[in-house]
Amino acid sequence: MSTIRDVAKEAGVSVATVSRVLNNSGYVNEDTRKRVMDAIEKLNYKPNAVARSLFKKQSKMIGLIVPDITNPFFPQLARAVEDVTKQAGYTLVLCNSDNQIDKEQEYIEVLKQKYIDGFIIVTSTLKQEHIEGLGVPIVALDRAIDDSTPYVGVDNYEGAKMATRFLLNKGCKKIAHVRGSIGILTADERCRGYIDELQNLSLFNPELIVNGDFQIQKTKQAMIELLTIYPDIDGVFAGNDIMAIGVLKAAEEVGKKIPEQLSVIGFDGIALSEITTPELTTMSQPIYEIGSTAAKMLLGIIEEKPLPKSTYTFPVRLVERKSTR
Amino acid sequence: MSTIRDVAKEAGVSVATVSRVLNNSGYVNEDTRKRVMDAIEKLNYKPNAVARSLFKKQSKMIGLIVPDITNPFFPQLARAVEDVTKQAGYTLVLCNSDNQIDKEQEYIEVLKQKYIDGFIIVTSTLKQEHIEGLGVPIVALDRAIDDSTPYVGVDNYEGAKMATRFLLNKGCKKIAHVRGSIGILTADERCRGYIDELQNLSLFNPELIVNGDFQIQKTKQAMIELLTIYPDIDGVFAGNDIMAIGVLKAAEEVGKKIPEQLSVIGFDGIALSEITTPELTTMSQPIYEIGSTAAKMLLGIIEEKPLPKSTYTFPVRLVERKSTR
DNA sequence: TTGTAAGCGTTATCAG
DNA sequence: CTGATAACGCTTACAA
Repeated sequence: MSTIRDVAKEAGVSVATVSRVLNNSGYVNEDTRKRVMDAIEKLNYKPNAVARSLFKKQSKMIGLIVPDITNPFFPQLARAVEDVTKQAGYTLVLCNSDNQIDKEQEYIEVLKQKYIDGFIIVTSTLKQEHIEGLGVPIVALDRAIDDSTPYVGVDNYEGAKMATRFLLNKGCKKIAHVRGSIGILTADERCRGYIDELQNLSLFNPELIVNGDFQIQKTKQAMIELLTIYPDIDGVFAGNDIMAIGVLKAAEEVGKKIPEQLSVIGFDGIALSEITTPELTTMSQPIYEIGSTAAKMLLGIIEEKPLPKSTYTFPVRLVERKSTR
Repeated sequence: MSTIRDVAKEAGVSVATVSRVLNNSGYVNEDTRKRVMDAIEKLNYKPNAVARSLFKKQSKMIGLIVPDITNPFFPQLARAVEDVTKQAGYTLVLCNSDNQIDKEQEYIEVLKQKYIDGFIIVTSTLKQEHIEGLGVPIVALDRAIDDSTPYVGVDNYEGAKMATRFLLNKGCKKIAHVRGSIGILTADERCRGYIDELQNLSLFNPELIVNGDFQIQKTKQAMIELLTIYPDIDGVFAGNDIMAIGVLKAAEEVGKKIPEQLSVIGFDGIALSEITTPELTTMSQPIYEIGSTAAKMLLGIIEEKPLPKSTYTFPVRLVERKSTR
């Protein structure tokens, strides 16, 4: 590996001049520029990013913290983020937090020591107090942190209302809800939307809500029980597509036909929702767009461009497939 | 942010001493060590990883290059790799190559400039010539590169033979194969296993192989055609679980009952294989173990521990579910 | 046992 | 337009 010094020597100039052509900053004579370029070429010189980082206090890296990349919602987000950051010359560091605040904080600490340029975080545990005075830009993805930190996500509340209303319009009389883990913002909001939509019509019954914790098996068990106690349930709004699959499994187990006897609608619109039998009706999020928007936003902040908006709330779209009649 | 110099001043010692306690290298008096520790505590000092990198020519980062994190096989691998590297104090950089050699090479180049400590790569395009003299350790994951570079994966050939044999044992008389993209090592090996198993019994007919390119839709179309031409096909070995799902969809479309009229077996054992209806019989890989083994291996190389083995070929395990009779 | 000082490879300031 | 040179924050000979 050759250094800037080698290039300078080869070209017969000073390192300062080489640096100038490298960053094309300041004046440099066209001839000498050529000589430098030739030397760079000849030595196959690549600038050392670490040395550059040390001086500039920035690393051209951004950190993405998600609960668990294994959850099918996140790879699409990660891909979107990686696409736009790579495009802009940044490198993506992947972090799995398992929804644990200490892991989140550890990642942040470690990466700050590497002069990370910014974070995109999906978190339910980090609050304003944890990130104020951080000194590194953050954008919250999927779940808002507080009003003062930039955020990109969807309108979970409205989406949940739409889903519930859709079931109502389909003629469902008794609609249950499998909610995601308590304390996860998106799960809470979706549950609230479901409740509010039914409460208006005095159709709400708290017994019809079960907790699926975003897991297939747990949802399946809970739904089997629920469907046994209330065999007249004719619609289920699941807090996400994973849990909707659990509902499908439960229905199969207790011998309920979908969609004839039971309509189920999910939330997220992950790729999985198209491969079930029957294919899942769901409230679809523009996942890739959300991820890429968050990434563009973060890059904007890092590069100190003026931010047009500090919050993007995308609408959610009903995709009607085969699990609702 | 305070520097080592601040700590030194605070503790009334030289920076060298602080560095010594930081890395506990060399001798340092117990009292002065305590003074230094107190100063570190008081100033909440964190060493700057970039400066350290510059000197040591290593970054405590490892790069994971996969074709596309959005493909459900890779998140589990990524998770495993992240778990073990994080545990060892390393940070994971995620790279999506889309199977394009130029992207792979670009990532390698960029990360080398950051003193990346090693790579774990899933590639079908990188050959020995591209990586020799790289100067950074590599381990090949899922797909071998050449005999001289460490590799972790499964025995695709044997797995494919097992899958085919299983179908045979179930009484299938006419077994088709949907293969993955040509040129992808795993797809080629699995196809070869299928062919060899049947050829022994002179049951092989090249017309029964179609290319699904690892995609659901493409597989579905191809299988619909194939099932129309050869309605007596009674078994399908799909090159991976994704394509097996395509087969399921095709069967539904042409009105073939699974498993009564058609048995299908997949490969990989990704989480998805449990959520289809019927649930998929598949040749399951120990995905997490493969990922973690590759990561441990790479760390071993980086830390110059003697390598017990330079190749790990895990066996693949038949998981019988509902898509085969 | 501790301190001094020379790097590590860049960038940017300031003269010239 | 170009060149010295002082940082950036840390580690490690080498001295003391």
